[in-house]
Formats: sequence, C-alpha cells, structure tokens
Amino acid sequence: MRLSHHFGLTLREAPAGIEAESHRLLLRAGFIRQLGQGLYSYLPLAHRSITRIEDILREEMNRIGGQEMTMPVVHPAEIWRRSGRYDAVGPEMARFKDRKNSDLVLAMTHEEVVADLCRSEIRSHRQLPQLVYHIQTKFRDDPRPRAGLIRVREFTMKDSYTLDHDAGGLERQYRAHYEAYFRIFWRCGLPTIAVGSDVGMMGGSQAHEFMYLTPVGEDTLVLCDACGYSANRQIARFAKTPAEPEAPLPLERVDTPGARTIAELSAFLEIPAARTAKAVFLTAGLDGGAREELVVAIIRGDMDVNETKLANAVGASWLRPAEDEAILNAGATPGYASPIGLTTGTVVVDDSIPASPNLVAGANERDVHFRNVNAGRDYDPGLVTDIAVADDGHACAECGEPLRTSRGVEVGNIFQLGTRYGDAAGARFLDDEGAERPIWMGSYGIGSGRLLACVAEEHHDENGLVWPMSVSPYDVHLIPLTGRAPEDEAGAAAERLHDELQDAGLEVLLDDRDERAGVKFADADLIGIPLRVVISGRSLSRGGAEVRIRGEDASAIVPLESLAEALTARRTELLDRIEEAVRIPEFG
RNA sequence: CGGGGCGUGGCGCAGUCUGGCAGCGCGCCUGCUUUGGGAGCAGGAAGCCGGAGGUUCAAAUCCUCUCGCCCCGACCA
Repeated sequence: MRLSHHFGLTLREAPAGIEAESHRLLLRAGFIRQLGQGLYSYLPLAHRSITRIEDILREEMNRIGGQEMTMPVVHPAEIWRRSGRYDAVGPEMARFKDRKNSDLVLAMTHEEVVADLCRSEIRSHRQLPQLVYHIQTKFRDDPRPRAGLIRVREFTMKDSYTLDHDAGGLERQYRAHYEAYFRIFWRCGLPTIAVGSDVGMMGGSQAHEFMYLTPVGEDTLVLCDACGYSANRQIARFAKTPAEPEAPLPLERVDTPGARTIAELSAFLEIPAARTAKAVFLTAGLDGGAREELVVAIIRGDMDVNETKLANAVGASWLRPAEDEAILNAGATPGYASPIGLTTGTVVVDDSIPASPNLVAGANERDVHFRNVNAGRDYDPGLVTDIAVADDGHACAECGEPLRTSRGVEVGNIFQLGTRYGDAAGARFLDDEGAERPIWMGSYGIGSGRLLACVAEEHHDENGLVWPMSVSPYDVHLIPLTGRAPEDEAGAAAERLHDELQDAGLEVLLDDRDERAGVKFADADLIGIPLRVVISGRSLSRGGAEVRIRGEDASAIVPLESLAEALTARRTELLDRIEEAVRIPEFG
C-alpha cells in the first residue's frame, strides 16, 4: 500500500476533551473516526488490525472445536419474548417495526438465536457437545458511551455458544474457553486477569470476566495479592470485622440535632461508624421491571450497600435511589431513617448486622436516633444476606489479608447459562435411553474493537502507537527519503522493495509521499508499525537500508538483496516472542 | 435520567460579557527554494458561526425552543 493514496489521514492535533490515550492515538493515527455517539468507522488501518485480531479469534476458537457461522443482526421480537428478555433488558435494546408492523429488535447478543436453532438442529445426544461461534455486529443502546472504542453502542463481538448433555459437559467447554481466552489476549499482546463476576442479564450459575487492568477502566476489581482471590466489585466478598459481643441493652432515645449522616452522627455521639446502622432506601424494578417496590437496605455504618448484591438478593432488574416521597410513605424520615416502625417495603439486612449488638439507628423522627438497636428484637430483619461493598483494605474472605482495588476494562466474558435458554425455546434432545433432556448452554464473548483499544492503551509511547506484531495493520513501514540526485536512487529502490517484500509475504506500507523526513518519521511513530525500513542516499552509501523496530533504539543496515529474508526473520522473531509470553493461570 | 461544559472553514481555537466588515494557528491547492525528526517565502481555495423562531436599522454575539457532542454521576455484557 502506498501512503500517498491511503484512505485516512494522520492528525497533528486530536479533538479536545479526549481522556483515553487509546482514543486520542487511534484518532490521530487515522484508525477510527466517530460518526455519532458510540458509533465509529474503522478506517483501513483499524480494519487491518481488526482482521488480524479476528484471525487469532478464529484460530483459537477452531482449536477448541468451534464451528464458525453467521447469525442475523435483526431478530424477530418473538424469540426475545420467549426467553423473557424482551421485557427484562429495557431500553438498552433497540426495537423497531417492519412494514408489516411486526416487532423486530437489533441483536445485543445471540443466545436466543442459538437456542432457536437448537430446536431444529439438535435431536440426539450423539450430536452433543457442540461449539458454534460467529463474529458479528451487536447494538446496545448504552446510556453513556465513552473513551473511544472502549465503550461504544455498535460493536463487533466474537460470541460463541456451547451445547452440552449436562452440567459436566458445560463445565468442560467453559474451562476450554477459559484457556482459549487467555491465549487470545496474550497473542494480542494484552495482559489480562480473570475475575469472578455477576451473571447480570445473562442469568446462569457461574461467570468470569477477563479484565485488562488500567486506570481508564470503568469496572472496579477487588484483588488479594496474598492468595490470588479476585472478583468484580459487584460480587466481591470480604471478611467483615466482627463486633464485640455484648448483651442486648434496652432501647433508648437520644436527641441528635442536625445529625443526618453517619459521619455527623458518629462525630456527635463520639462512637465509631461501625456502632451505627444505616438505612438505604431504593426503588426496585421487579418482575422484569414491570412492578416497582421500595427496598430498605440496612447495613452497618462503616460499610456501603452493593447495589448488584442487593438487586440479586431481591430479584430486581434494576434499583434506583428512592424518592423522598416514597421514603415518607413508608413511615420513615430521611436522614433519621431506620427499619423500626416501617409500614411498607422489603427489608434486606446485611449479614454483619445481626452479629453487631446495640447499634445506633434512626428513630424515624427528625433529630432523634435510638441507641441499642438490635435486629430481631426491635424489628423484623426480613432477608439477611451479604449486601456490602468490598473496598481497599478490607480483609480477604479467603485468607484474611488486606484486599486492594484496581480499575479494569472487561475485554471478554464467559457464562455458564444452564438450561434456561434451551428450555425457553423448547429445545430438547433424546438421551441414550430415549428420554427427553434439556440442553445445557454456555455463552462466551470478546469485543474485537474494545480489544483493539485496550492493546493501543497498553502499547504506546509519547510519540504514538507501538503495535505488537500480531495485531499491527502492516508488518513493514517502508520510508524512502528522496529528493535530488543521488537520493532518487532511494525512491526507485523503495518501489522495487515494496513489490519484492510483498511477494515475500510481508504486508508493506510505503511512504511514497513528497514529504520531509521529519514528517515521515513522525507519522511512522504515530501509526506504530513494528518494522521500520528507511532507504536513503545515506543508507545506500552505508550498504543498504536501515531497519529499526518501533519502540527500540537500535538500528541496523541490511543489504537490499537480503532485506526480504531479514525482515521475514524479524517478523517471525517478534511473533515468537509474543507466543512465548502466553501464560494461562490455573482455573479459579 | 440528574449535574457541568462545548457547537465558529478539514483539525485546534479566539471573537459572544458590552450587537456594527467573520478572524488566528495547523492542514489543503499552486509556484520557487529547502531536504535524515512535524521547513521557508509568495500566491490561493475553503465558513448560512449546529438548526428554527424572535428582538433590532443591524445578530456568531441578546431572548425562546430545539438538535448534536464531550465530561461527571446514575446505569450497564
């Protein structure tokens, strides 16, 4: 490819207000352009890198027995109604009608389609297990796309689906994906960790997320350096500091004027926050969001409520902070609220509360609290479970050492779905005794654009991108420095080399523009192709072309006649180096 | 959905408060010079100032409505 006719320019300046380095560099280097909120065009450079990522995805999926196929982007609403997700997922799913007024949706994911295919294609236990996948467009109308390709609305995902006889088979394919995913990310040059995660709208029994750790990430992970425990904060457990055992004391009113928050309350009464109980009021969407109900979460004052845990505990599709009106209707007083004397609402109590006697809690009366509140004696605790947020410094639930938190981007996820989707679609197979059995399903996703952005985030320097060879748009960036004689020789040599290197199987970007050396070097640094070859009067007089690896200082003169061979060897060497870095952690 | 911000040649911005010829830098085109880390000079093209309505002799500027984008939060595979 000749840069003079390449579609997509490099920019000296990026648009203002960009906070992710991957976003800035992918824009500046001419990889992507934004069309609308969360909608991006992939220009030729990005398309090439994505193609290489997809090749890796295919190789690793095929290695574990995957069969590639393609499913539609537009689905009849019917299949989503059957699985129950038409109502459950809310406005994130784009819905529209066709000319016959039939309801259609844009695909967010493809469990429903696979389950529907199972009805027609899977009849016998002899056909199982199966692993199918495709690389397809998804649309999710996310309320807040951000950070370039890190979070978009339309994106391409490799999603695979496994079908098995039973839970054991599902577990085997799940583990195969676990290893394949690590191979994929390492081969793209991206270090990741796997963490336990919430199953969210997918449902099912077990899920892992593959996380690239970076401050630009929007998920918070809870990690234990001592024992290796790791989880998304949404589900992370921790060991709660136990309270001193005490005999329950009689309930006692105490005036606390103006003490509306836990901080004000503990300062006013001169007690630690752990000796208080706070009530958090939320409105929950139940029955797939069709019904709203007040949920009162009670937790010790030194901890915060984890909304994901709480939503799972009450079976809510969503939670939002309750309006003051709803709180007052339940007989509570904002700022001085407590579970004592509530008239409506589902009470959920964190499991730290029953073990903590004689707490200070609100009296549901302005400027008044109670001392010595005890769950069970003073109010019905309702549901008791873990609804607390894990944070830096909390003790690890596994080993007791302090936890730390880190930000990360979710580049992949794997779910054990169970029989839910097959059951909803009416898919069954006959086992070896002729009995009808449900199909066990798993689903597994990797967003290719987000993966590209994370690789860019990981591999860049102050001058631009530094692609790993495995996902670089080209192998070689060939720069002739031409001008007057005798350098014209360099231009001619570069033209010859361009064809010669391509014939040798290398993908070459030739900077044949009439630009000064500085401009060409700056663009080469920005685009970040691993092998840079400079051909000039100076290099020719030294015996050939100058070869340099992006991100490294050393350069070498290589004779033109052995350049194809030398560059092929360097390319192989760089790819081997990436392969050698592959590390697959123990499943857990 | 709540809070904040921004829409002015392709990109980055000034001008808006206080209404009066639409500007600057980069990029782009032509020519000459220059040629190993974002060149110099000369000439040139390119903007209904996001859109609609209003106020005014006069609107990028003031008012109303609206659309789009960015950031924070809520939310979210």
